[in-house]
Amino acid sequence: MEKFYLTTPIYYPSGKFHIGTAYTTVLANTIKRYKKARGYDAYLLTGTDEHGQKIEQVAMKEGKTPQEHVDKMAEEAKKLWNLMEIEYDDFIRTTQERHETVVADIFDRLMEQGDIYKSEYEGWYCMPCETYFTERQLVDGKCPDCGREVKKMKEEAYFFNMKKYADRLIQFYHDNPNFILPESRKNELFNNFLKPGLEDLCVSRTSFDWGIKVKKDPKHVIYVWLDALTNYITALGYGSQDDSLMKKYWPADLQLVGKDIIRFHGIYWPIFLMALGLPIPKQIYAHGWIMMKDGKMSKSKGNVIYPEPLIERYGLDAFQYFILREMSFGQDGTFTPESFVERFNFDLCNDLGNLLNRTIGMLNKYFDGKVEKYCDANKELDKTLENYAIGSIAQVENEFDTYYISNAIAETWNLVARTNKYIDETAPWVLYKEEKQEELKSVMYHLVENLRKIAILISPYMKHTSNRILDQLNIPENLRTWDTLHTYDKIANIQVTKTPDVLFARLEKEQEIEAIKGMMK
RNA sequence: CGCGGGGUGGAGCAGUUGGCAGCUCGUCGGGCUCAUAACCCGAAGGUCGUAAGUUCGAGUCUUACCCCCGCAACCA
Repeated sequence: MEKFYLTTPIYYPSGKFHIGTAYTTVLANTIKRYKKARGYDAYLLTGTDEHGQKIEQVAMKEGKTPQEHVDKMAEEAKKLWNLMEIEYDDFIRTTQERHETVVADIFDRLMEQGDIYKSEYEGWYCMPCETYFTERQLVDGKCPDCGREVKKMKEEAYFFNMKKYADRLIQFYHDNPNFILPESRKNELFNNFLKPGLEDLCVSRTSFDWGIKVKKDPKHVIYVWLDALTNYITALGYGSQDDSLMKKYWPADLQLVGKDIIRFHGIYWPIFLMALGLPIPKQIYAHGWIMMKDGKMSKSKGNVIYPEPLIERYGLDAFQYFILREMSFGQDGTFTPESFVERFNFDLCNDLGNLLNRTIGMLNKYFDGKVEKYCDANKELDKTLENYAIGSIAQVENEFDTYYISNAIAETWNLVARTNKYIDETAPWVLYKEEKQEELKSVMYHLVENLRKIAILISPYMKHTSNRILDQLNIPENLRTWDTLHTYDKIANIQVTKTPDVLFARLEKEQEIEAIKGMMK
């Protein structure tokens, strides 16, 4: 079986995870389920990045030790992924021993290889915040956090010699034009960082304590990216006694990241891997952000939306449908209460839910809920519909394969709309009155068959709805798999439910918009 | 001359190798009655930010300019 190793970033648990974090994870989970459905041995890694000064500070504010804080946050993350039914295969925490010991070894080795050298880090330091800032980060020459004076300070630090690998990385970009998706992000990195010449990266600090100690110089703590990025291989047992997973799954087939951290994944990460003599991931995909009407989500604007209340009120499937549908490939998308409610009503209730409902209603009325076997008595109309479905499925697969998830969803809804249209074209109620049994049977068969296909097509991101459709139609287990999408005539002797269950109940628009607004903080 | 993204009918967006400008919502008109007042059809509505260029042909390529957003190296 072909493997597919997929990763999310490890999230920084300084605060509660918002809808953006959820989006990355939903996207990853959807791709994993799709790959699994297509017969891959798909392995999904997620986790938390638990070191650093900010964690130290947040913990202190809460009157906790950093360890207590991250323990709690890791639990909350798992709770959320549980609620969202994320099928991750491993959850790595950078405070786990399996990670820390290996990272310390890696640092050691890179130092011996001469890739890491000792020098001085210089920056603008805010004493009360105990934090360095770059010139750019300063606001009117003052600390961006507290607004107080900053001082230019130096401290001893270790640096990674990026320059040494810059040419190899440029060559790698050249040889692997699809390494970074979308292409615009690659150009951005290339023009901004590679072309002007890479600067060396600071990989240790002495100004705080919460991190992995440098073995040979323990007053230094290994600083962020060398610690964080390596999670993708330490989770597979790289550098440990048992590296069978590493052998099996590395290099990663797809690494999902937000556009904000593409630089670290597109430049430093491949260089670290080169230094370690390891293969570079096949693809890194930088997705956009979920924006709010008034721009970026931020607590100060009070426009932050969290996944839990949305899921609780509208269900997991609707939540996932919305965020995946609204985010175009690599682009930002917008969340508004209005668009959420509208998509819910139009797409889920009217188009999909109602299609199932009317189909079951007619089947019960005309044939006591029975579908016997395939037939195509309405020659032209049936064949046209069948061909449309076949084309649609191919298109959805193509969009999934290239990670254009929202296009895959849009195409699936085209099939929904086409199936609704087929009902009008064939007018089953007329066939019934005129007692055209064969034609009527054929219509019913095609409706059930298309619904079956639709249910399978949505299964990567709407598992519950998928099952509810298949259950109400009583589709046997062996006709619920992705490969059966390519058949049209296999349904035989099924009995659909007598008591159809509404998939999505229409929302009262104004009321729900208010409800969602109330969820924003 | 920093870099990237965006600027497409009233609103929100597609448009992945240049070939009659699409989708959803809204508006107007019609059809249907199986269905969650849902579904289907038709119409109005765009000089695809501006200007020029390449081409038989450009939303799609080139150049200049304008507006919005983000990034700008160690904050994840």
